[in-house]
Amino acid sequence: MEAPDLRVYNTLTKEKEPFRTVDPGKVRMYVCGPTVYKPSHLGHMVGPVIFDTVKRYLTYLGYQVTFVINITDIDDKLIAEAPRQKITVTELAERVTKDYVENLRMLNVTGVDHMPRATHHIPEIRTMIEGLIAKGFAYAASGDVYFDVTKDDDYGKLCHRDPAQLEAGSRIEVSDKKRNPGDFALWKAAKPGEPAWDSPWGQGRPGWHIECSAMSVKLLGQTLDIHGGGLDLQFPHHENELAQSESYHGTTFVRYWMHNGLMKTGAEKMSKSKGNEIVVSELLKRYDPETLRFFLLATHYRRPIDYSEDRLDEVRRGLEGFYRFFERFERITKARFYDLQAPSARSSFEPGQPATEFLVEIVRLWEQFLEHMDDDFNTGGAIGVLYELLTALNRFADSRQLESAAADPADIRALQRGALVLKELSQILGIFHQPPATRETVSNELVSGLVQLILEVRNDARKNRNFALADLIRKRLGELGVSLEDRKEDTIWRLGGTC
RNA sequence: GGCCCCUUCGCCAAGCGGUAAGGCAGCGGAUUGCAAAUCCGCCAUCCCCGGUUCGAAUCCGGGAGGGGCCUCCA
Repeated sequence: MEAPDLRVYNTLTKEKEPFRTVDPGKVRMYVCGPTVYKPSHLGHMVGPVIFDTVKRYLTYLGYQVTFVINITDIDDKLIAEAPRQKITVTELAERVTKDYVENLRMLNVTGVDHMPRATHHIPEIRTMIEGLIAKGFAYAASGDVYFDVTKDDDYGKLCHRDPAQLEAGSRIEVSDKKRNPGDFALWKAAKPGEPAWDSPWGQGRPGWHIECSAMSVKLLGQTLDIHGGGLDLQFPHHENELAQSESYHGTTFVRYWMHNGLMKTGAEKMSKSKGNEIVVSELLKRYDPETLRFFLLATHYRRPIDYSEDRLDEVRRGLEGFYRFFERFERITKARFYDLQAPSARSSFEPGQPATEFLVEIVRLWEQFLEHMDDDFNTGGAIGVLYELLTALNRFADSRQLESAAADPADIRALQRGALVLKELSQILGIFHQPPATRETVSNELVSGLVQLILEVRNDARKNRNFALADLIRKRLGELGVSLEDRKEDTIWRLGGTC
């Protein structure tokens, strides 16, 4: 199968291109993960959430996707950080990796198939370096091995700069071991006490970029369909990966280079070295993971995202409308929205016969959503459609009075079909798969019973037009975090206020 | 200094040559005992100046402002 309408922006060509994979029906996707020396901040979640969504959409279209995120667990940063925490480099890497994996799990990033570690692939890395030396692209220099950028005639094609530009005004560390200032390390000699592996060039460790080249070919093959990562990795990391891999294999390394925009705090990029990072595990104590995922997907992936708590609160308020609809849906159909089984592959949704105005509208929105996704994974536009879908569903429930006892069963079935579409599309974005923790219903029977009791008292008061008492009860319940909605036949209540 | 990118309603945001999605906030209405929730309606001509075009937020040139990379970074 192929997806005739999907177009993907490629950093290499700076254009949106029709999506065609190496093997029809299969997608090999590699995304650069973190160097594990500090707990993840929000910026680290952008790529995983985006590419998890990319995988979900491609899978929805019928592709079989293999998704790899690597872990760089050996690097100067780890070597510097471990002693500060009085632990080994290995312990540090494990601790931080665990934090990262847990954050991904929370954000419902479920599509990762492999998470290879650099230190588990030293032999593969060594082999590749030896090959690069043999082919004349790299050279050993007193324990180090460098890639010679002058031997790669298209070096700079990914970041769209020629090597001369890269050198001009550069602050590249001067090293008399390098033949050219732009040469980068494939292998670094170990200083005493540093973690080290044997190699033909002596004890040492891999350079920063080589592990991605070695691990991606091992797990996915010589040519990747998609290689993703943050925009800040475009140079030097991806440029160097590209140079190594193509020089070594002599084949195209990547068909589509996808770079996500960076998270900003105020005016500046969020980064570990700037110390302005928002640690994910901390943020998750105050916000539902779904709020974070929705926040990340609300902006197109290639644009920068400004972090602020006001913004998260706003996203949360937007989400509330969906949550309230899910409760309404349950009241009407006696079925939980979260239990709906929507098609996980692209369905062919038809309004059916007779085609009601409502279902025709649903089909229209369903198509619009997919058009947005086809346009370089435009999740922001797609979310806009989700809101329109929400309004359409509520409008239908209102106009057909679906909450009254006299509701037409055919109308209820139509609502269920509409909700099923919302479910189908939500799955593509990886949202609404379970109720957010903060909205979980009260499991304590005593509390529910007491609230029910007080509501009966209050409704009695209302019948007797004792509104002062009724309003007092509502006010006091509100202060306890219980908000009320008086409806025709009954009063419903929920935790979490009216936000 | 060099190379990229961005600038759309109070805030967030889609838009990729055909006459400005959506959300939040706000205002008005329906509904309600009053609220809440929901629905309906109102709410921008797209940083500035030129140009191309029958037609531009969308293309080209110049200017202003912001950001990224050139050094570890998702």
